[in-house]
Amino acid sequence: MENIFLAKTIFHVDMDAFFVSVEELFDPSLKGKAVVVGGRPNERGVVSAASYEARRFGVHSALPLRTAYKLCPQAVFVDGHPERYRVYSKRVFSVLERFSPLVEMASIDEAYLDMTGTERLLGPPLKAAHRLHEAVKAETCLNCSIGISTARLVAKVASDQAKPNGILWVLPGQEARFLAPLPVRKIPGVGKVTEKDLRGLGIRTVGDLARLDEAVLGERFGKWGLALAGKARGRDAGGWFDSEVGAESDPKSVSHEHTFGEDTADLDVIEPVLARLAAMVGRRLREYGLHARTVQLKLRYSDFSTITRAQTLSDPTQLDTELFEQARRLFYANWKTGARVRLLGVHAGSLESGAQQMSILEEDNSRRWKAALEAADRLRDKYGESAVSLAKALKGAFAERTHENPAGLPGRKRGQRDFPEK
DNA sequence: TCTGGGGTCCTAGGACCC
DNA sequence: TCTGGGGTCCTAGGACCC
Repeated sequence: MENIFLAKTIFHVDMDAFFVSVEELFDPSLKGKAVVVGGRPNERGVVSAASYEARRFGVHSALPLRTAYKLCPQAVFVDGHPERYRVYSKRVFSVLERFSPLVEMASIDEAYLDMTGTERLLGPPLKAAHRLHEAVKAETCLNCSIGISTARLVAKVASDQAKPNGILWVLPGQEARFLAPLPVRKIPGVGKVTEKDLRGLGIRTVGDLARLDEAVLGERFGKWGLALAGKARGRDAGGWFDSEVGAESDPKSVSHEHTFGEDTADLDVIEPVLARLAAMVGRRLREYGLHARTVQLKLRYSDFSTITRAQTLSDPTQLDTELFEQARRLFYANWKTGARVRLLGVHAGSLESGAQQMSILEEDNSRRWKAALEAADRLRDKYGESAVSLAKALKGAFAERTHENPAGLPGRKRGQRDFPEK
């Protein structure tokens, strides 16, 4: 499609075993051992990251911790430290942004750089990549791998092939040839299910995929099939991979969820968790300056069956109290009464940035709440999460609601569990 | 094996409107 | 009274990624 002289140079930088490597910086005795980050071996939960030593025993991310323990009982199991990873992610970013003005952190441990036009300053791609690699190592003590190509997707696959601690440049024009022998699973976006579907069609490698008629793929797999056809030929066809490196965009949703240590049907356990989740979502919305038009509840039972139930609001909100009210209503409207719950989630979607119109009375009320909650956020920043009791804040909210009763939500007496029907 | 938490994107059906 | 068609919004679920 594009002229080779106009082709871009994209780097994909991927940190090697990022969480494990950061933990090793804090505890050097972990070095060289089988390390599993994610929690204790008897906890509910999955592996966040595994050291290369642990991977040799078949341990990998997303594996249940209990299974990881069975596969590799001698491994050291450590809790994850998200704050540490964020700090190191920022350090990596501050190195990267010296190499290009167009840097995009695609996740906490990987980034794309548009290196087009940096040759005069930094030299040809491989040389620039080596410098970048050394700079990251020198300033963070962490290893990374770098993939270089004309397209984001190919750069990403290349960095994966370069691991660990390597650099791989796919020469312009060689994209399809580089991808062809790889299993389809290597294409980002092709998971277990798509892999199986493709296998049913006799397709195992990216080359098999590329030989297939684009129209056939489009018919069989819809929009995604067309993108897939492009990907197999080394093009950033459709979707996210098409966007410019460094293009910022607002978050599309904000959510928090919690899996109980033990399944529960106890409302004195369930309600506070729902309140906490709603408050966490509200807080993030206020940080982003966004309002949610839809509130969604997620409910998972002991047998792992999971439902989601959503409600669209007439007035988008960023207030803990309203988020909680909606989530609570959805819970009582859909919970199989008495059934034990494994997980609860609160999700805010259809996010809007502008201020919404309200009646003067509502506006006044809502402004007071907003100010109060922002003050609470600041307190939490200063003194930690426990400084402001959420339960108290919410109790206050209900007292006020009951008093003014704008939403018609009845005050709940102790022990009264019935929820009003719509 | 007994399955986290935070996201993005896509599909499909139904309601509703013109 | 045998049954159009397009567009948009809403909801539920699922694949996938790190």
